[in-house]
Amino acid sequence: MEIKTDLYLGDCKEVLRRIADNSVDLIFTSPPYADQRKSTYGGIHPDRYVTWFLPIAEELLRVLKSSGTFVLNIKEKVVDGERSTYVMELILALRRLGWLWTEEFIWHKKNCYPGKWPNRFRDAWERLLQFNKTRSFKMYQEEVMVPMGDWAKTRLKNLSVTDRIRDNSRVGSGFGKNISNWLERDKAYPTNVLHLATECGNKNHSAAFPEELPGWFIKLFTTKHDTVLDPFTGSGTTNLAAKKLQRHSIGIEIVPEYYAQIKTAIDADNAPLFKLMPDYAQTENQRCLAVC
Amino acid sequence: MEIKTDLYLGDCKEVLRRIADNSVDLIFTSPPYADQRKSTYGGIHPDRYVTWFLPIAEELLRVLKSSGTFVLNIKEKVVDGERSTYVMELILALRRLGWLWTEEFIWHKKNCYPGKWPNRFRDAWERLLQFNKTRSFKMYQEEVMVPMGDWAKTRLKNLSVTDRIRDNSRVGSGFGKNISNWLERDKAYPTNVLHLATECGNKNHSAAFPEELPGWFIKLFTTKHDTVLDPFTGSGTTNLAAKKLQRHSIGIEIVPEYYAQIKTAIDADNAPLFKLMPDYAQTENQRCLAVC
DNA sequence: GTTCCGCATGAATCGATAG
DNA sequence: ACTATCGATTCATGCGGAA
Repeated sequence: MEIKTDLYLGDCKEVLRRIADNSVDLIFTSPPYADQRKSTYGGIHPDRYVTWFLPIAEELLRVLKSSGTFVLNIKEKVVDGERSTYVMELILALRRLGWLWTEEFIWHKKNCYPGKWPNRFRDAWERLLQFNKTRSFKMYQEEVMVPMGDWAKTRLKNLSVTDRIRDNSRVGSGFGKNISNWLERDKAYPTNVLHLATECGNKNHSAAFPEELPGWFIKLFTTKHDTVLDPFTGSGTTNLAAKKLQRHSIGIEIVPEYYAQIKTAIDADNAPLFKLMPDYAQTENQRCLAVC
Repeated sequence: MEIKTDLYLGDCKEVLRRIADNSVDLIFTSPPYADQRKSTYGGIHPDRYVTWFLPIAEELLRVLKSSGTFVLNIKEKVVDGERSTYVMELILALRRLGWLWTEEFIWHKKNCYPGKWPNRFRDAWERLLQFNKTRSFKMYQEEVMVPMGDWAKTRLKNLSVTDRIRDNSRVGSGFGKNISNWLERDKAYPTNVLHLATECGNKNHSAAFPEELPGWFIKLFTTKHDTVLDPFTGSGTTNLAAKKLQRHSIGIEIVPEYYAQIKTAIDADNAPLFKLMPDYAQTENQRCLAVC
């Protein structure tokens, strides 16, 4: 079956009207964050952010299936030494609109932006707000399970260096066999904290988030041939992830240049079977090897 | 100089009145979370949580120095399939009261509460909301610096194997010293995500948080002989951490049994010089050894 | 084919400077 | 006084080229 990736150029508030009621299984999006600089592209002033977003949220509520899920990636900026409160207000407003605020996942960024300030540390996390239309939404937890194996690998990695040397010196002591035992272990369910890196050195045009992020939620909340929607698709990361996971997807982008780039990227990605996305296990392994 | 640990039995709203204006350098507390079951101790109904907390917050605003910091450890519960919104509403209400919402730290719990639900993963994080009276609060960032991320990957690898084996043979002497040298040389400032275990090996009966948690903020926002306040001190973890770090502290607890236990614990802890708290670097190592 | 090293690159934030 | 722009600060990651 052919995977459809429908890309629209335009303001999502308008374009969304063309999408049928109850036709989308997952909405994953990262809207432009509030910004007090008006000149920036998409820079919505914090004071008007909720007002700006609500009509869009209303359309999203309409097009999502009752069993579907809406995941909103957002983080408030610092304004005049304080965190803005527009995300708090947005959550409250969305609930008044009828959305259920089911959960808040944390994206713990492994490589956050550097910098030093006298009153603040580097910001290393973003919100992933999960909203639903009903309490009986679909969730395929097994699809994002983490093998216990990387747990064991990490533990191995964190044996003190002296321990490892000691064990290495016992040639054929059975140490290796122990490792493989660990690796064969059962899988575990993840938590509501995702530990991923931001995409940094990619030659591709910069994306706001790595493909693993929408990929994780696509695997968790949809099955093959379901439909994923990103109303602020930007560099098209959500659509690319959906395509690689064999989900239909819809992407809406207001900037013509971005829209053209997405089209190119999607067309170029015509060998999904050979470019399978790395699964969460591999990613976790990389984390533990690097961090611990 | 003698470290004072003042413990009060009573309702903090009342007891706080006895504390002088502008006399506290850091407030760290984890109030009873909202709970729709009235029967539970301290169970405040979510709908009345803000109303209940505001008078206390007003007293806290009064007793805190203008250069001081208020850190609130809190996490909203799930009620009827949704995250409660009382924390969002509390943030907005505290700002109306005059508090500045400076930052939100994340406590990423490595070993979170086990369990499995069809519609939800395990909750592995809590909020640490930082509030201030002014924008010029004191912050001692160097006190909580962490070893740089690549210390294990790069620096250990650069040592020749013979070096490592030689050092290994000198049990506990040379090798350990080398390691601590590296740790002290290349440190980086941490981020706003704290990666701590919930209660790693602490023989203490259940506390809401590990001693490292208040310890981290005490080191970050106070110096020796400053005063730390916990109006809901519970098992006294904040006061114990303060004492070990040689800060004066005030603890208020409404339940007589808890109050008695804290008194005992504080009195038993009379050898602070021999029970120094591990610094963050060691903690990180312990975390990896214990958890991963 | 590996491993290793160098380097550009970030949904950042502050404070100073300029309009 | 208030807003817009700019330079300085900082560090994990992954890419590309080299050994």
